Amino acid sequence: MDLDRIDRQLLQALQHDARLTVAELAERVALSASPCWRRIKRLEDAGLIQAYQARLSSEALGYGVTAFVSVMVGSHSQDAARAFEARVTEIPEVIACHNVSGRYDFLLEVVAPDLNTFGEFARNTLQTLPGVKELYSSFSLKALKTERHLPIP
Amino acid sequence: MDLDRIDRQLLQALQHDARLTVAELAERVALSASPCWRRIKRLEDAGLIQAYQARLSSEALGYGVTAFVSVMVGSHSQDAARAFEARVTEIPEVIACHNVSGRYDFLLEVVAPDLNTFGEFARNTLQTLPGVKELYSSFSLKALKTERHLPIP
DNA sequence: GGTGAAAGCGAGGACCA
DNA sequence: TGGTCCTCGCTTTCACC
Repeated sequence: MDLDRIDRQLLQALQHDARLTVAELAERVALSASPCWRRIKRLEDAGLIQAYQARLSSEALGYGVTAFVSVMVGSHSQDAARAFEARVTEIPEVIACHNVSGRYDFLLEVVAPDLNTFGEFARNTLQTLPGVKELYSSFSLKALKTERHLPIP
Repeated sequence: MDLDRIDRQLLQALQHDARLTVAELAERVALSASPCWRRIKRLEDAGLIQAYQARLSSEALGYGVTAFVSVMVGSHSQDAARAFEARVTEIPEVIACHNVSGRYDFLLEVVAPDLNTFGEFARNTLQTLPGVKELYSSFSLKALKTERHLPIP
């Protein structure tokens, strides 16, 4: 899908604040409300805007620990990976999961109230997932940038 | 801040869809609009809801590559890390950055249009950041879970 | 903490250039 | 594409329980 300057401005604005009203957005991009609204709809329908979500504070929710867990699955058979994927994505504490290249097979982002709880979680839940051969956990000491705003081309 | 069952329901709902109207939320939690609105305001003011943001599709925006880059900074002096942090957070392609424990010092999430562009970016931008001693890049082969919804306690 | 009402405004559509 | 109007329903803030 082709994006002109106005589309990019809209995406940029909505990425920072999904609560902006069409009227506010329209003013910002120097358009009237209707065409502005239509553009946003178009961006949504095209899948460029995937969702509007509230970003919550993990600290305020009591998650003192954010960990990045690298996982190596035993055999590199399709089945082992498939089973692991199905199970790991269902775990609420695993807030993000990627199949990655390199020494490990998966990279997980995990939240936990404290190190103790995380330790138990790693031992009782992660370690017991199908095919898991090795875990390497790295803890976030300081979150420097977490808004995850994509650069608009 | 203490959260009761209704607060948690509201957070859960808004985390999935920030566009839900107060009226819809009120119905869902079996409350009338007014107190529901006050609760949401309270959650916002308490910092539990940090922002409302549109989640954009990196693929649709032309970012075919998502990489996780582990960075080791040379001396573990305060200054080197400080300088690195200041610079790295300003780079748009770096959509997330954590100071982490373990063998490496920082973990970055980076987007790029393709591997070629990423390679140049790593060489020309990341490698030249202050104090950088070693980079290890791991590429996302498949994003299995990216909504990053926090579990509500 | 909860309800209900009232004012004002935005969403979303019909229609025109 | 962009603009103008129109209407319905929602948000937001009251006063009050």
